[in-house]
Amino acid sequence: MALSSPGRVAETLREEILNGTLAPGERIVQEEIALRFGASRQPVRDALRLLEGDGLVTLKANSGAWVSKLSENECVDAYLVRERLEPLLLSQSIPKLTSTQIETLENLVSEIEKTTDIEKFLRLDREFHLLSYSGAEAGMLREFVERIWNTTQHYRRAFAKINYSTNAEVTHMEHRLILDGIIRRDSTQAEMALEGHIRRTRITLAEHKEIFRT
Amino acid sequence: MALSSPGRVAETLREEILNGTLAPGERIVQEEIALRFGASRQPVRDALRLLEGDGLVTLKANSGAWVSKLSENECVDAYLVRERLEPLLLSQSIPKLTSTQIETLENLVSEIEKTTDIEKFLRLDREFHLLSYSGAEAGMLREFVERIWNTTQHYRRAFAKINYSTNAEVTHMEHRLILDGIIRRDSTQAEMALEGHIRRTRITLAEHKEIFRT
DNA sequence: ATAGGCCAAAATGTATCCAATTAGAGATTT
DNA sequence: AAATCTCTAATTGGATACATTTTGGCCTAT
Repeated sequence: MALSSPGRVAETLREEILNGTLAPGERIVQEEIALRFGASRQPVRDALRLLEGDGLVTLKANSGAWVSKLSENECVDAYLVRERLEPLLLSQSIPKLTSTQIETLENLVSEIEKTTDIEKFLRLDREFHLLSYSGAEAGMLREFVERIWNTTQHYRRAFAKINYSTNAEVTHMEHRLILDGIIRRDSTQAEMALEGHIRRTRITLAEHKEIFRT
Repeated sequence: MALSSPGRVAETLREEILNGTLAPGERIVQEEIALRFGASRQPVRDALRLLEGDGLVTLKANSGAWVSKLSENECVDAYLVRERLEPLLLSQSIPKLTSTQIETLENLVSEIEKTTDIEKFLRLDREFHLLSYSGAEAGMLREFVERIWNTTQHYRRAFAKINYSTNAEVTHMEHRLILDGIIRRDSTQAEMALEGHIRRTRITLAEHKEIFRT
């Protein structure tokens, strides 16, 4: 089924927010968007509400829309939630992953180790983790996790720029441990490795408060 | 600040969905709602999008809006997520609860033990748990938890009707344990008691699949 | 010089009208 | 008799026009 008009608008805006074209805190004017898409403001309003539901946009009545912004506390909070939810999601996914999917996961880890480009790293890392969850049924849990990934995307980028050169090796090892657990269908190991992975990122992130100043 | 028009419509509909006036699966016609509120369909559409974000309403393009419905799996999933998130939220809340709030919590537990009316039990139980989280900062974690409470409200009601007479005592004991942890500011005990409370409910719920047949 | 209020321009919110899509009932065919 | 097709009524989606609110700049008064 083709996407509805608000759906298409939301999709494009989501893309632009995730890849950084639209920065957190930036204002979004309904009429500008409407002009860009050759539509009226109505579908744009619907699209903004959709994105609000994804946590990507913050609406204020009678005032306007802004790209969502996280404080340091909110960002740490997001990682604490990830620590609790993603291992659960992974354990639901592992029994149903196909061997083809697991092969792709292996390739992704190798690609991640090879790349030196931040944008490519972010894309591959996101693909690796989300694919590792694809065996789980669609539902609230997956929605929540995807929403967290969306709202924290910008901070992962800022963090990666600072941290990538020094700590890449540890990240690669963690990915390998998670992957090993997946390959052997050892949910417990995979869960533990993933929890540690997220936890370490949270702690390292908290040491770089400068990301949240501006 | 007064609520915007879509805000008021959404608030009323939310209330009606939570108290069961609008049943899961029931269709919501835009024009009917618009007439009821003496408004046009535009604010109603916005309200529906808001409720979609809360997970209370499911929209289908070019077709309409329905009160959200959970399958048995989705409901169990919701409880698994609760088991992971609510103890975390409670531990963040406990250090900041005021003594006035804790007194109110004590009164709520007593009220819950006294009541025999299901609707009153549901209202008090909800108030107890949500108040116990009120020390935590507003943020993603609290939003997620409130959303889960919203979407599972109808099933808690159905479950309470079946289960209330036989298992009320255990529930009361669990509440007392959680409360004791809160009073002594012992986050670990409170977390464990809460996790057990949710876990037991999930397991008992899974034994009553008839709730999901209609 | 600074704080406060007022006014104008711009953006959001609402209503009405028209177009497009869907769903359901009834008839027709196999 | 069951299934499918078609047509119509009802409902949702989108665009334009108008009302309301906000915001920021400017002026005035202290």
